[in-house]
Amino acid sequence: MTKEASLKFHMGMGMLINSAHRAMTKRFVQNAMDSGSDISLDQWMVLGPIWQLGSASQKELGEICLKDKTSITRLVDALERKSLVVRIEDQLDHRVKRVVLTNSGKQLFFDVLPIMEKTREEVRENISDEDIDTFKSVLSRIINNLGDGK
Amino acid sequence: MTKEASLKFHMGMGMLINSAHRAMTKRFVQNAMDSGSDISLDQWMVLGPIWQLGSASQKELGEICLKDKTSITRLVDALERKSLVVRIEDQLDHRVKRVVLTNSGKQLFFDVLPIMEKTREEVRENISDEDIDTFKSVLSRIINNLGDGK
DNA sequence: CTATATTAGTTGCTAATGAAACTAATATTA
DNA sequence: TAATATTAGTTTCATTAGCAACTAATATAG
Repeated sequence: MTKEASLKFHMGMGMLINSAHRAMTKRFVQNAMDSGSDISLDQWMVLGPIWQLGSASQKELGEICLKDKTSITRLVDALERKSLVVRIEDQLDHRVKRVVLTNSGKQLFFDVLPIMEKTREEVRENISDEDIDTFKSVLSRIINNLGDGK
Repeated sequence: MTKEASLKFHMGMGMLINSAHRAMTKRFVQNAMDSGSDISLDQWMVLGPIWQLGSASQKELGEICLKDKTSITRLVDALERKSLVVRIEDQLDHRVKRVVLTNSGKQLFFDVLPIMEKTREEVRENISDEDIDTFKSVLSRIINNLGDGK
């Protein structure tokens, strides 16, 4: 392998994905903070499905968020510490814990929705819908090629 | 915002990027491990430019790898612990530390190169070069829109 | 019905990240 | 040249992630 080919690799996809992801996360957290909400992107991504579904088991959250159960445990821990959600033991299957939003969880959800939209627009500036579609389709195919990485 | 719109968001880019990145990282580390090399993707991404350049200051590594200086310090720490690199104080500017590969660093570099190539092929399966180009261009534009997130 | 397997979730360990405060060396400028 | 600012890198503290080993509860097989 030539040094040039190596350079090409190093400027490759992995690094770009890493960097883009970091930048998006940082911007979202910053925007939320600027408008007075203290929440990480991962915490937000868990909150949404709970709101949608009314309640969700941790397993369900893992499937929806493409995260492993350990990560979900800890995200729910963090959300519970902030009093945004509570765990409720499932009455039918005592292994299962259903996670539900508290009132302040619902409040925060609605506060942060417009922040999310704002961040999304900042991310997509100068990028056509068509390119975004291709982009998402490539991501899905990568995940498909490799398994979801959970 | 409707629940459907929310779902759309939650299946959005952020999560896909996150998941794809995690899957790629995991596959690379797994492939390396399977062939007997113990190295993380981030460590590898630092190693490459050092090999290319012969030696590199930590600042240079940060610029090339799009990582902040703290991360570089710690990655170089890890590589030094594994005896893959050494830090050498720059003779002209004593603030600067130049990082160079040891012999086992070079050895590992050449051992892992084909693993990288293999992983890259696995990632790109069923994805046309054209889509990859669009994909990378979207990533670059996102990074550009937001700053590099370092 | 009892032994075994599976499932949901948690915990301990290790690695990576980011911000801010810090040290030592070099550059600037008055 | 002396005082100040900037730069390269490190350290500290807090957060986050993944893997593997673990617990408790349910489901399955004999």
